[in-house]
Amino acid sequence: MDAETNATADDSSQGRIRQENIEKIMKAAEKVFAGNGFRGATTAAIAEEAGLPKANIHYYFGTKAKLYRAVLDDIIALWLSSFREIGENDDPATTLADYIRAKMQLSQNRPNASKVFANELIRGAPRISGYLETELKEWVEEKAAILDHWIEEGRMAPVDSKRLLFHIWSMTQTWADFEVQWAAVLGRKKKLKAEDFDAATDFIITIVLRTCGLQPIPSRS
Amino acid sequence: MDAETNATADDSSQGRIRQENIEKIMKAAEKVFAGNGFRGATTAAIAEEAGLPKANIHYYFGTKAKLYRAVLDDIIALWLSSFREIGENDDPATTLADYIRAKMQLSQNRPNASKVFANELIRGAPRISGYLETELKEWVEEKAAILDHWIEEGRMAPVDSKRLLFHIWSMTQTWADFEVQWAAVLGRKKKLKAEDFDAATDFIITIVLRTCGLQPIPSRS
DNA sequence: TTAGAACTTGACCATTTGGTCAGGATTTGT
DNA sequence: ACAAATCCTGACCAAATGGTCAAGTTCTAA
Repeated sequence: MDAETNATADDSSQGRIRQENIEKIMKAAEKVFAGNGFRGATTAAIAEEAGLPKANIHYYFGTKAKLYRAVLDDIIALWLSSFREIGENDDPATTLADYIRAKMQLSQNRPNASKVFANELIRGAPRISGYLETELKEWVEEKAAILDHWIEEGRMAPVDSKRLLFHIWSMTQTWADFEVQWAAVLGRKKKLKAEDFDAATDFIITIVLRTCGLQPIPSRS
Repeated sequence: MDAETNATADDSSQGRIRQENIEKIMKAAEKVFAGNGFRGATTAAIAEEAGLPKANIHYYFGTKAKLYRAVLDDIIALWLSSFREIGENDDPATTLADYIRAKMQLSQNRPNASKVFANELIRGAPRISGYLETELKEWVEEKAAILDHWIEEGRMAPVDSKRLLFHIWSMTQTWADFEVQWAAVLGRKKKLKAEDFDAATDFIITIVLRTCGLQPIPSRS
């Protein structure tokens, strides 16, 4: 009976049909939520995008709010899992560059995930403040501590480590969230090209490494 | 009769009541649109926020779409007007720092304007693609040319000038759009403090000036 | 003072929306 | 083969939403 109970992301031993449909619905929901926010998204639009009748969405997820939660949880899991662990003994320049590359990959490959998250933050993060105040805060403090350690050892120039991370985020996510803006300004047709993402990645790496004194600044001529 | 005709922002010779109400409504609309996007915002919510009956909103603006347009136009005007002109003969470091300060002031003082704009971009900018492809594109090209000029003269290190501007935007606007996120991570209660904005401003200036070779990088000790 | 213009608003309407449900179709384990 | 579990979905609500309107009130200029 109570089918919607297990509609969260982590079930493994579910039936084939169930898994396929949940996947279809979540993918469609991510897209529709990304483009309209929680309130603006309609279950009818999600159903159409998923190619299923509306009642089917409710069969698996119960309510729009629960579906939204499932999408958010999925995104948060992706966020947290996608960064390779940073160790104190790693090379600062390589580590920072790798991290920026990983975030840019996400922006390029999962722009809708980024947009859903951005939407949620813009509206004040009513449903994920718990995550922000715990997991995310701890993640930042942990990584910042490593940066500070590197700074103390003289392996990179002094910077405000937490804010460095914040600005890396903002610079990488802008290429997902505000893609149309940069595409328009660069004269592309709505969508950025792969080269644009590559160039942006290189440039952000340059910014960060120069800021940390890890890359020589070319002479002014 | 046709009252809604003049509901755009630039009328000056309007009646007192009209001006006051339009102002009240636009302010409320900016807030509600910021928190819910176009589709998620309801005219009833805007009316309540403005302290007026719903029918009154329609009296002045006709439709929700027209009200939204008016709010967007207002924001674009603010955007375009709020940066002091950059000249070829100005000092690069001072000019860049001033520009960053100006953008951070906007983030701090008009966060809802930033959020409405962000919402619109996230959903693909259906209503402002014209602006992005013309005014904004031209603005960027004009300013980038000045940066390139400075670079050629050896007054700053070589950088990708357009992308530098993009990333300045992303770093400054993140403090408006995603305020809750940074507040949570910094352990504030939902709202950032004035000092947080000051510290962020200084840090972004540091990032940009170091990137452009305009500020010495502290020794690694 | 007064007529016309501008403003106000409760009541109303058609459409859209999230959600329900019952009865039927498929799948699955044995 | 067959019964139980799972899945499917058209038809259907009640509530919310954007928008209208007609009857009134207030303002303004002569």
